[in-house]
Amino acid sequence: MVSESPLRKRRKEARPSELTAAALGLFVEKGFAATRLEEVALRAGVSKGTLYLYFDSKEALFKAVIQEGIIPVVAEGEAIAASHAGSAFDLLERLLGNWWTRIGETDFAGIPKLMVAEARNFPEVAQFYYENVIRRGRALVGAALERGMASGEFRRMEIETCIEVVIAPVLMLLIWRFSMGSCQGKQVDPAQYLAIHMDLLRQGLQRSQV
Amino acid sequence: MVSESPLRKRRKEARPSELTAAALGLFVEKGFAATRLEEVALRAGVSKGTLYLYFDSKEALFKAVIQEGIIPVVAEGEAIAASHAGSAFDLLERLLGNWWTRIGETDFAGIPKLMVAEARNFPEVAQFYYENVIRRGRALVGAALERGMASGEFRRMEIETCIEVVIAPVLMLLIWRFSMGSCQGKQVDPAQYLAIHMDLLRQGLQRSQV
Amino acid sequence: MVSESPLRKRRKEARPSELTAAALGLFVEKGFAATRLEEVALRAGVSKGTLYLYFDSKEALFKAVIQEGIIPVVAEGEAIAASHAGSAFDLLERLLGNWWTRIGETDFAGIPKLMVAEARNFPEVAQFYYENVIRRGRALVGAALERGMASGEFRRMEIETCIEVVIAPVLMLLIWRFSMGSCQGKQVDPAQYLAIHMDLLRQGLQRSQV
Amino acid sequence: MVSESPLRKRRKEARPSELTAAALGLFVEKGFAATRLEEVALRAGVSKGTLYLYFDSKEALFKAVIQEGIIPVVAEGEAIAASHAGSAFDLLERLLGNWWTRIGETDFAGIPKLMVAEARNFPEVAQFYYENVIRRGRALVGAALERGMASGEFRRMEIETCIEVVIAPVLMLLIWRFSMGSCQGKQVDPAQYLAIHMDLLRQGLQRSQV
DNA sequence: AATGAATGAGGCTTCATTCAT
DNA sequence: AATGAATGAAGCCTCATTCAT
Repeated sequence: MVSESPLRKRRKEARPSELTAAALGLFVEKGFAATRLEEVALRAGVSKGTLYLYFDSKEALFKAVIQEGIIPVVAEGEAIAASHAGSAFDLLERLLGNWWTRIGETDFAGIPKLMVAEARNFPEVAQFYYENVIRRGRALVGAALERGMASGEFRRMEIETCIEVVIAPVLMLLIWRFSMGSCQGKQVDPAQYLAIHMDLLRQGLQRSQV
Repeated sequence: MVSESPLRKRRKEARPSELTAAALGLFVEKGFAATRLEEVALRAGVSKGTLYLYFDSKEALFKAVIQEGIIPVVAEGEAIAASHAGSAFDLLERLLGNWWTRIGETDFAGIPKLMVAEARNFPEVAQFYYENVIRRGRALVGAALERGMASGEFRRMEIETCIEVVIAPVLMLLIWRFSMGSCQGKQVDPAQYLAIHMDLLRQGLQRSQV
Repeated sequence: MVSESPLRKRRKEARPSELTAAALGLFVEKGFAATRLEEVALRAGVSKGTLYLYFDSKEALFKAVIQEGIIPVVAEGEAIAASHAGSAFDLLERLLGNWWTRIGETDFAGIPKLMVAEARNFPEVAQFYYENVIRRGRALVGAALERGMASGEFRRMEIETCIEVVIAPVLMLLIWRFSMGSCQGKQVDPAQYLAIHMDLLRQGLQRSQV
Repeated sequence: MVSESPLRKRRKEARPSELTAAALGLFVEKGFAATRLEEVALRAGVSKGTLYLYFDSKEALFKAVIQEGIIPVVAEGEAIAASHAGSAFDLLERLLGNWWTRIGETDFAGIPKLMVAEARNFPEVAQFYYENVIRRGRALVGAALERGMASGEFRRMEIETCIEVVIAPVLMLLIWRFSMGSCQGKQVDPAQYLAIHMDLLRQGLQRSQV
């Protein structure tokens, strides 16, 4: 009957995302099957049983991890595209740059690697991710490319495939970081990596000057 | 003492690669932890126990899968580079093209996805793969880029990072195929994908014509 | 945070020795390798998995069985020796008698047979047992013999070997019970066996009356 | 049709005992369950399959090991007893001494330890061993004791139990050697051990001189 | 809401046994 | 007679899940 302290309330409401955060870290590191719920619980500072108060199963936890992960970023991208005034290439640069800073530097950075590793084990989750993240992300990039081609800023190319080639290096940057990244001596500098990618693209997409 | 029948002998010697082939398929599909050795045995047409006549453990099987997987292709690339006479871009195209046809269309195509998914669980294997495949692959691409920059065919850019950006789409193409690839309706056409990638690169790397 | 119910607490603390008790029985009966953990669990009234909440492995369970087994008895013997006032032979009789009643009639009676059967498979455990039980037991008997020889109650003999000859029948009595004992029709009566052993010893150790 | 070379023939006939010899060594060292037939084969210098040409199963091999082991020695003892002319104590000494030299210094020395360790797992084998070795061995010792008591050389004691006490140290000497024996620094000297045992017995059994 | 002891199905691994050569 | 590759039942151990407290 006594109203709970706000501190405790906040705690309670924050629980699920504390749990998914812990789970995300371990899923990315070890993969779904090799992650033990006991470790997740330990990392989240709760007991194993507590996980089941919030998630029905390990699989449900996985789904929650993915769902919680990433949607806002796409919406941001869509807002950027809607309000963009400058050149198509500037838009492309802003989209990839925003995606990088909003994902690449956060805890969610591991999700693409996780998704790649587990897609075949969780087709519905993969489908969900595809519909809600990838398809929309591609549409954004596709629109920028189309705008550039329409305005004569970019040369004409087959768009669908072009989208993928444009996105691939950015995705790969993330995936690498959470997989083979620890093998090489000096790490890639993301800023430089993106700069070179954009530099190649700028000239590569450009309509011939003749 | 008596020499064994050739049929049986061939069988015996072929066994290990039959087993690694079956294992590779399942590891790629489900990941290491989620693959049951019983399934591997079933797919290879042997009993569970037989696996242990050839590999000490599931982990040893994994290592064998990776080691058997891929080295010859790099050597081929090195031969191509050594004997190449034409332009730097042609070399680049031949290297990526050869890599694709020699990997992308074979059973080994899944190895990059597998390696990405499991690198953190098997750091030594990842290191081995890095030293023997990635480092040498990068060196090949790096040499082609350098040749082009030296001859004035390519503009000058920071090479190390450039290598990664050049390789990323080809890697991503493979990885995608064995992960999210099944989500989308129509599959990417690899030939077209590579063509567009090379097309963007050709113009993107080109020294400015002015 | 809440204190657990005493009933549950008592259970929890009693578990390990319930488990080692069950394990001891089966190890003695069948030997280490032939004992299945499922049987141990069954006998202890728990599930197979529960064993692993308390012991890391079958081998750890074995070690615990031995360690838990027997040490207090030696301490008792040492106390008896320290406070003994009567003749050396009386001390010897009390030591062997006490050892018998405190071991031979309890659940731990099987440990010597178990230790004999498994010593070579578990050298460290055997060493532990040797240091903590056998060496100290011998020292006790040795001290009694020495006292008797010093006082002229016993004749002089080589002590170290004498200790073994004195102890052997008592050990053998136990070992026999848990091995070939079931073959013969009428069982040996331990009391009579000890009586005869002591009777032979009394006269055998006695200094010649001349 | 061609008669086999005698060398080969001898080899073939010797096979079974080569196998049981190898098996005995390992059974004594590790116990029945922990001994792998592959090791037995390896030690005997044959292949695993060959074992099954001579023994139907691991258990059959065990039975053969025991049966082959020890019977002649008892017969020897019986011959000694039959032809013995001297004192009862001399007979006792000869029996135990003969038993020791004929067993204790041969490969069969490990059998008592093996039998003790496995008796409960192989009740029929234990029974066989009991009937053919133990019972007859006891009878021999019993007859010597009885002769001594009848002649007045020994004092009167309950014979059955006395037999066991007399035998126990000799048995224990063997068992110890193949179990805890490796724990202690300096090994017991069997000759001295037997000497002390006999010395204690001589005086212990003696009819009081008064 | 939270705990953590307990469960038991399921996977990896071993090894006695078989059988084609 | 001998081999050794192959089998598959069985045991150890893990861990997702449950539930009494």
